[in-house]
Amino acid sequence: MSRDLAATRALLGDWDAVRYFLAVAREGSFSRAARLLGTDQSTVSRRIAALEEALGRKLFERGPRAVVHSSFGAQLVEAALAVERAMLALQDRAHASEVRVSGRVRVALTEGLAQHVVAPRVLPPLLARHPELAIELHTSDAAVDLARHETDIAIRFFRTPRGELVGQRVARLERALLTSHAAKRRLRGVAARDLPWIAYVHPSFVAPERAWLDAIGAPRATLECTSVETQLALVRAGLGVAVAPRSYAAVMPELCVLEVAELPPLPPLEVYVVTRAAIRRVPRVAAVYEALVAGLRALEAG
Amino acid sequence: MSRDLAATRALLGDWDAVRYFLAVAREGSFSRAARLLGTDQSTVSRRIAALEEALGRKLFERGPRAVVHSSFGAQLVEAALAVERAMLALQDRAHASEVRVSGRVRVALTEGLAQHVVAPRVLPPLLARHPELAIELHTSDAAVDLARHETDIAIRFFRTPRGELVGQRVARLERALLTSHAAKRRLRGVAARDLPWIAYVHPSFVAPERAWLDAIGAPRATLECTSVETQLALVRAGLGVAVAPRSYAAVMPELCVLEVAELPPLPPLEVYVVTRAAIRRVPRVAAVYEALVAGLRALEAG
DNA sequence: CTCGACTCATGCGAGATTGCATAGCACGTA
DNA sequence: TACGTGCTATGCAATCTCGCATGAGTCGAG
Repeated sequence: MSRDLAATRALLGDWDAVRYFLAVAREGSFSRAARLLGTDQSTVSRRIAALEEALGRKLFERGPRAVVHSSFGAQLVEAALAVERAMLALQDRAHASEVRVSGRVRVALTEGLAQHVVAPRVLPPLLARHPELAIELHTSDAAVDLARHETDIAIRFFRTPRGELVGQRVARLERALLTSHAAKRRLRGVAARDLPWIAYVHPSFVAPERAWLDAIGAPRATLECTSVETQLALVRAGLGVAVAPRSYAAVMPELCVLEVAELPPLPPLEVYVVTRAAIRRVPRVAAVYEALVAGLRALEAG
Repeated sequence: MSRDLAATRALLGDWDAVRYFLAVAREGSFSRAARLLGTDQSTVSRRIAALEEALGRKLFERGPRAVVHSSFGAQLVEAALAVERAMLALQDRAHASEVRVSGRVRVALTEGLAQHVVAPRVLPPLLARHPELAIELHTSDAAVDLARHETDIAIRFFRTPRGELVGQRVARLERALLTSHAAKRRLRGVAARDLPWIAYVHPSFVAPERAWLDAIGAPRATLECTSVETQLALVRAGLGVAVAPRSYAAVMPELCVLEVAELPPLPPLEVYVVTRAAIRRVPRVAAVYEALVAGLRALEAG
């Protein structure tokens, strides 16, 4: 009796429990959920246990490798997601009336853009004008979820589907063959298919450059890596040639363009800046957004 | 900087804060909100302060008599209500798969029905069959909000608008003139308009009985009260005659029916049992609902 | 004016919650 | 088989939060 009385109170009485439930449901493990929530696994374990106690039923089946929702838990996921959506909307609403350019803005982008464009060119003037901004650059390779508020602004290389996201193309970067100065001298006159290619391969999909290399008949395995930064490091070390935006040669002095005649056209790299419509006009976000757009547009110019 | 970093985390990081915010927004005072939340005023004060700190703006203007949302707070109320709706839906979802007739069921009803019908007739057999039920009888005069989950089942005297509520009429109680045995002897032969009427007046609207009394030309101020219980107590004390369900004479031995010829017909009292559709089939609720329906139907019969 | 009723803010001690460290367990690999 | 890695559950100490009690303030009635 008192257990069930506690039940209703516990659910109504601790809305935060839903956040824990959802994190575990998403991550499939107390430990990973704890990392996501920025807390300890023991806390997650105890709070889920408390929630189960309150509901009188198990939400997750504990396995040695992961936890999985019980059928009961599965029924609640959808409703919990609805709570989260309402919560995120509330958060947007809270930010909507901010007036000062102050506070945290998270930007998701690649290592290359972060190190060679945003850090040296965009941030100094932006922070000078708005010293209360706190910029977080997230260069994780994992796709960050803009819609789920995992970041505020994203720089992407693909067109964004319309919806609650807004954005624009800020640059169409012509690609060229980049190499080191030493290698350039060494490789003068070598046929395209015989160049020591250093290719970037994406872990999950085939990058357009790879298709282009196939088209010109370049062999598969010269040097391949899954990180653009490593790719350029290999190039800087004089180990070969890579397909990359031509303007990288301008921002990285160790690199230069290798001109090779009669090659099929390289598709340009399109750069998009994207954010959520709900926060696009928040001063804090707008300032960063516009600085990014301007900085990346300049990249295209030269 | 760290303040605004804390900001986002605090809102996303403590969903329970919304519950406090909403309670204060509804009640217009930290103290009343604390009573609503079943906690202390100091806790509400501190948690609202923490939330404001996190958001970097004041949510409420503190006045000596009450607090009132700032314009910022007002903007958030709607979004917070959406969170609450999602939360209530989640709760329904959690109860939907209960299988045992066990736990708390709240019933909102009048004092009269609670004392003279539900307590003596409905609950004994119900609790005998389902000993794990925990029934809460709420006899507050204030209208309880079924839709906001303030109660599980309500017994009302008016038809319920369709929507998320379901219910049925369980009795149409013929009304009669009730009085005490002593008064009955004394009042034999007195004309209707000259009887010592004891009227029930609702604080906010005109009860149908009052209109009927006007129709027969009864004077306004004999004895009036705002509680049916008090009204019947006055009748039991031999102070007069009241319009009440005829069957009350059967359940209260001190009362008897005073037959007076040639009176306009009294509108019957219609009794409805109402609950929310989402919990109607939850075993715990269904058991109580059906017991109430049966018990109140029997009231009509005799 | 003075009092009483009511509000919110805050100091303080009890108690609940947290994070760390550990134990126990299952699985895949050498 | 033995080991390493990942997981969850739990004991324990430090910390944080809560509720009580109090103080300061405002409003309205007598």
